[in-house]
Amino acid sequence: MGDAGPGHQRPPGASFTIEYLLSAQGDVGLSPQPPGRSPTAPSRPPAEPGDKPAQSYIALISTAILSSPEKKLLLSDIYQWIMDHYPYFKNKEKSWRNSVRHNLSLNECFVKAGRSDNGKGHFWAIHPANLEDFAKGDYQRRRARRRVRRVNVGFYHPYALYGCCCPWCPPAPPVPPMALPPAPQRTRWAWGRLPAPWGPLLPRAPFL
DNA sequence: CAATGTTTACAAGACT
DNA sequence: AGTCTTGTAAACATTG
Repeated sequence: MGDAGPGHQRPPGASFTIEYLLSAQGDVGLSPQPPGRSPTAPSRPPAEPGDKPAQSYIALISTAILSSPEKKLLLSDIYQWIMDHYPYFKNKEKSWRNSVRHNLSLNECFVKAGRSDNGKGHFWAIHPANLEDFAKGDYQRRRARRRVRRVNVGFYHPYALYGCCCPWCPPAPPVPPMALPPAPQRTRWAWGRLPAPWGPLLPRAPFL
């Protein structure tokens, strides 16, 4: 846990620097591959050119990122890459973009790698722990895990201030306990849906 | 306001 | 059968 190696000490800050990511990529002998079906993807009949690609969004996004020179892309670049390579999405409504954003946020395999020059959004990169597999076209489900549920760490700072909580990253420096800030003023939240640290830290039903 | 980012919910299918 | 992954939809926050 937290054993990412001395060369992979993630610098302080909420996002990964591209230098850090590239150094990690060098260690795994990254060799981006053209878009293709993941070995773990379910077998489907051969797709027509305009059909929806068999790859998952994780695969599409990863391939887009890995095909870029700096191994990082803006959200808009990811959109563009997908449309360029998969005409299916070109004339499609916007829902697939929602799915792309959803996947970027939800899956720990995607990390933010600095803000764009124009301040619009972040660069998105691939977590070093996933680079080797992704570069081989292996998007195993277990490696693309759902973001870890926020655990009850006591009344500390919200999750974000801990940095990455995954087992591959160096441990974040200790954060002193603090009192809970006031819960946000949102009328739509039911009690069980309050965000951390107000809601999810509290147990829901025992066997939900 | 639009784009971006986060989070929840749910259904369907794959996996164990 | 239960769990997990994936895709989709949606609500909402943040930012320029």
